[in-house]
Amino acid sequence: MVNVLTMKLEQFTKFSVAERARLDKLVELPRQTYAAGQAIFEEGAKVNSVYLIVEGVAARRKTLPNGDRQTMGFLIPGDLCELEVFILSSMDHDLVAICETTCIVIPMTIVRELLTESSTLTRALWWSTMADHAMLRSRIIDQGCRDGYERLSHLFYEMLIRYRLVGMADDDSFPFPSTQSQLGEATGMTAVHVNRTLQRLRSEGLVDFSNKRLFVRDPARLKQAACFESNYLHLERTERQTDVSHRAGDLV
Amino acid sequence: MVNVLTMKLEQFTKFSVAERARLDKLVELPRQTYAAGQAIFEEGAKVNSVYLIVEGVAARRKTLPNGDRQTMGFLIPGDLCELEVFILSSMDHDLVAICETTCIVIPMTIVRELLTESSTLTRALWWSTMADHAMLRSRIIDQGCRDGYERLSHLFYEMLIRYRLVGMADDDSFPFPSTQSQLGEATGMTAVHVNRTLQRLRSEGLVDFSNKRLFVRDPARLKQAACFESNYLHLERTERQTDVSHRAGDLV
DNA sequence: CGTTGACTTGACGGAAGTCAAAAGGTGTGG
DNA sequence: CCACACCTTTTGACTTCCGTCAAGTCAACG
Repeated sequence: MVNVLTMKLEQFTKFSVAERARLDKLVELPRQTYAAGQAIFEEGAKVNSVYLIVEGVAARRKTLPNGDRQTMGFLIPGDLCELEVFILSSMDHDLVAICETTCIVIPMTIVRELLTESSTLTRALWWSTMADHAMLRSRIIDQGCRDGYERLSHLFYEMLIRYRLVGMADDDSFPFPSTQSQLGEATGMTAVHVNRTLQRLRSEGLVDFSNKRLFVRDPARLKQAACFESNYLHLERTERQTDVSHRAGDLV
Repeated sequence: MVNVLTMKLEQFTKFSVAERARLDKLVELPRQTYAAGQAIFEEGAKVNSVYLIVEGVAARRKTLPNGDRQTMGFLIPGDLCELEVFILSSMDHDLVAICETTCIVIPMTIVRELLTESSTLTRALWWSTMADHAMLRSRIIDQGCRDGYERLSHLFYEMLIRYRLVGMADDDSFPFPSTQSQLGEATGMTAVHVNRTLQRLRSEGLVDFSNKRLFVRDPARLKQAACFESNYLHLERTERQTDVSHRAGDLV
């Protein structure tokens, strides 16, 4: 099995043979599998390891006292979670598997080693969390000044980009095993309205959401419908590549 | 002048005399002052220093192609910005002074020294960025499933907590030099609707927004109106304190 | 004292929520 | 293999929060 994390980080930087080997060795670590709907972490949990999703999809979700729920983002293969475990003492939200999901569990000690051994790795991991931030900011923009149609399109296009990054969307389709209500929780709309919006997106020939997969029929028009900005994720990087690696010289 | 950054970080951890001195020495660094409305950074800028706000208020703001604007958060004295400059090559949004604002400019070299010299400092700074993340997540929740009244209350209560942290809201009032439209940009509502909501909050005796200050008349009821969760910011920490410092032993 | 920008107020319309019920899938057990 | 329960998806009718437009007030400022 190819190490999906390595694949992702290499979009951002070039690793030495040793570093690459170090990363690839992570796949030998113990794994943990969660059933659909099962919580990986619950709010308030103390987390002692970093988790790397290798299969499936998980959602960061907050349940409010009144029962409302909001999904703050989806995690797909190649995503790390709770790197911040070093600092925060407990989770302020849940992490839930939305289909059968497998994680590699990376003990704190190993993460610590990675961080001290190689500054390239440190930067790559830091970049990964920064990209996560950028996604959060972008979601705020989304919900602040876009309507449901744009929000849903945006979510879909973002997922497309992210799946491409780990080589899982070469035919412009990818797994999306969530229900329409779950889509609603992620975009701040009701299931009913998600449904109507999906119908519109389908009738316009932009996407097809069926069989727990999303089929992007027209990436270019979807991107437009989403008001998607290239490079907002700091993910769609091509020319930027050189830029970053040169900057690397400045670092610790 | 007291170092407002030290004050803030000490809510989170205890520093040694040397570390404290190191932080306090930052106040000797050169300062930069921006007029109201002036951009501190613009989207696309390459940033080479970390900025510490010591006076005034700034807004992280994104302007969309269609002219819509969204404010993703306010920065107040004691807040650091662009710690992530180590990684990302350019800003994906603007940072704008909303009144006369003064920053201490901390060159990359100094930040690098701080990070290598002391792991306590490293953790404190990391914590600071994690708290920023928590705020972003909370704003997503806010906009996803709360109405305008709750969103505005939430913003106000959050600012109260943050100003208290730096000792600037001891009488439950603090500077808020923004217009009603700017409030709208931050909460995803129109200026007209902000206005009506402010009137409601005033008539209910929760807050008063005048003279470029916010007066919180009834913190407890405001917190309730905001559906505010204690500790969501990882800021309202009292008993947690010990918890974190003990965990500190585990770190690099 | 005219101009400008912020605040206030009212009338109207539309995007999206709510409620409710039918239609379509899926898994379980008899 | 059918029947049943259960959960999603779909559809329609109604409501409401909030945006839009527009006009009017007020204070600051040159």
